[in-house]
Amino acid sequence: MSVIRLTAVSYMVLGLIERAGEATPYQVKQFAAQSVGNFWSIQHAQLYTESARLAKAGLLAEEREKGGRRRRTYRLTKAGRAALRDWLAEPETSLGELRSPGLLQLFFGAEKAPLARAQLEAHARKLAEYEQLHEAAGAWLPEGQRLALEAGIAHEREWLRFWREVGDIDP
Amino acid sequence: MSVIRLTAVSYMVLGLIERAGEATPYQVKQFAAQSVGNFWSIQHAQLYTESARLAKAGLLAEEREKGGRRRRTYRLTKAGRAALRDWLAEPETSLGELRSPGLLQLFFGAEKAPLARAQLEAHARKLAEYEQLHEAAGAWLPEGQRLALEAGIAHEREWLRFWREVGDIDP
DNA sequence: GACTGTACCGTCTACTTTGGACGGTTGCCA
DNA sequence: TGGCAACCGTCCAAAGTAGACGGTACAGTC
Repeated sequence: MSVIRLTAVSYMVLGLIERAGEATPYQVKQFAAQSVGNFWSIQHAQLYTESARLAKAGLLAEEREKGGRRRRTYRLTKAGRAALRDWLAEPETSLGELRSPGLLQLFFGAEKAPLARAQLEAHARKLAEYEQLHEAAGAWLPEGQRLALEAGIAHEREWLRFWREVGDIDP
Repeated sequence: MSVIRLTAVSYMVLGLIERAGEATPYQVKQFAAQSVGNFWSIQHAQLYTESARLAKAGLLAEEREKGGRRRRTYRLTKAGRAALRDWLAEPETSLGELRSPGLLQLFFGAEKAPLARAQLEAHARKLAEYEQLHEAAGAWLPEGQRLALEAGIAHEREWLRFWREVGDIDP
């Protein structure tokens, strides 16, 4: 029941477990991988430690299998639900960072054409993946989730535009 | 002279010191803050440890003041220059992540209007800063650096579009 | 029923990165 | 000369990353 600092990762875990009702870290990993992980990825190992940390702080209730894999299943406590609600009620004013490895190379003077080609291909692949997801699931996704996906699509399109211009490649 | 893994931060330090000719970690911090730090920030403490690490690996040469602040000044070694060149010659195919705290809240169902307002304000401020920088210095920036700045501007504009739509706020 | 391949699942270690406190140095102005 | 503000480096605890490692479960095979 110690007091801990809650990070973005903490809220991701809380949020995903709330959506699922209950989940093991392994399941959280899978939920994340197909959704929020697209714009904020987590290492699987961290989900185990983070869940344990949240449980210790009283935000998650833990139940452990007796035999076999000894899986731990977590669900939100009242305090956990409150922490999540409080966070959602306080709009973030901080911004993310682009942190694009390719942009870093461009910054430091890498040759434009090959870099642009490499980045274009990767971004095109990512965009296709997003668009497919949007087409397949867009309609029944919770609104926030759908909007987040649309943000991802918009930024991928922007990257395509950018790298095409850098590489002087026609659309 | 040990072998180490080179990360994006390593290349940022190498790249910035190469530009400067020679620099103390403190100076690297300042160069970074006005340029590459806008899309890939580093903690000042890390610049000291990273520089030391690169020196130990033989990629930087270190010279230390005798008295006073005992500043360490670094410059690239031949090996350092080679490492930087090799990295630049191999176009990155990996992508960055959006990692926007606001988007995370949206994903988990935060109320749209207040969130959009908060994010809009922050992004507008950032965009203004970039545009001012671009106007003031754009013409004499090295090309890669200028393009990186333009990428930043484009993405900020995209964020504005996005949050305006989310919050149903007119342009 | 033992055997094997594959997917599933949790833990561990070493290292990097973060956030921020802390404390000393230096130049400037009163 | 004395004090203040800016400058500068180091340290620590905690969070996060990368990936190896090893065990469990289940399906199909002989």
